[in-house]
Amino acid sequence: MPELPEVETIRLGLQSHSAKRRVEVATADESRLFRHNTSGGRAVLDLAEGRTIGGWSRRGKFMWVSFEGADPVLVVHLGMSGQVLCNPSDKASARKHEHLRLELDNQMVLQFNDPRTFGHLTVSEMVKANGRLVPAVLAHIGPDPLENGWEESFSWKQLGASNRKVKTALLDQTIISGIGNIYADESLYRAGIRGDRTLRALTEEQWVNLVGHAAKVMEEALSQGGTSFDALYVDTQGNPGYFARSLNVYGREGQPCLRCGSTIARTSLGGRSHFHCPNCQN
DNA sequence: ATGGGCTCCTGATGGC
DNA sequence: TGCCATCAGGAGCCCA
Repeated sequence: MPELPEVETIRLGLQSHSAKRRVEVATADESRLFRHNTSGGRAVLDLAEGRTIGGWSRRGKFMWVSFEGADPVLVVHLGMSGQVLCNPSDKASARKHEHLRLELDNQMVLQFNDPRTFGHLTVSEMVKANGRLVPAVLAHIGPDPLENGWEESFSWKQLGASNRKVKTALLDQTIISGIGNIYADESLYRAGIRGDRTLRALTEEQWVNLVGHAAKVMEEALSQGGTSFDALYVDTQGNPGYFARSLNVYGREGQPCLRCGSTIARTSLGGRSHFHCPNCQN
């Protein structure tokens, strides 16, 4: 459920509340969130317990936390319903879907909650991919629009000859990472392009403009703390984001387009909802 | 090469 | 009030 702005909001909270703190007690359950580790949650406990947190990094929708004196990192993906809360120990009672708990030496507790367990918690070595040091399990993930120099690293030449639909390409994390269903629809609206157009039907200029809108809308969302529709997405302190009020199309089926007054439509594309203005986008 | 369908899960919501 | 269908900020399969 969280896309780049939401994950970055969480990362910032984790960095400020847990960096340079020592993990005194770590506990994990048998959740399939740990499925990518050969020894399940045990691998995470062995890595974290007794170690000091170095810092939190991010690429797209993935975060990872390093520990001082350890080579591997812990990669965190939140899937559709993952949360990481950071609260003082007296306000961190166990939750129904708490799968990992890190108790820090500053009396703060990190709680990893995920009802649907579509995310994962994976111990991974760091490798060099496309000139950047990233966890090996993320080597196939492309750079995100908020990274420096990201635009040079994907090839329009390769994309442009494709019959793929524009929205499918935006959502493909191996090309550009961090964009999910909300911000894909919002950037397509801003660019005036329907998501079911093929890449072949676009000019390079249109594609670059579209991706520029994706970067812009995600930056704006980040400045508002991300998009919350309900209690599923909250930051590390449990607060919602306020960007939902700035959405132009996502979730607005049947309501008037804020630009032209036409009725916002919702179609299905790639098995997901595609909200768009039939008049402004073509 | 591309896309549709399906899967992993729980929970919120709306119609009857 | 309950019961059932539908849908959800993700992503990786398999198969046509």
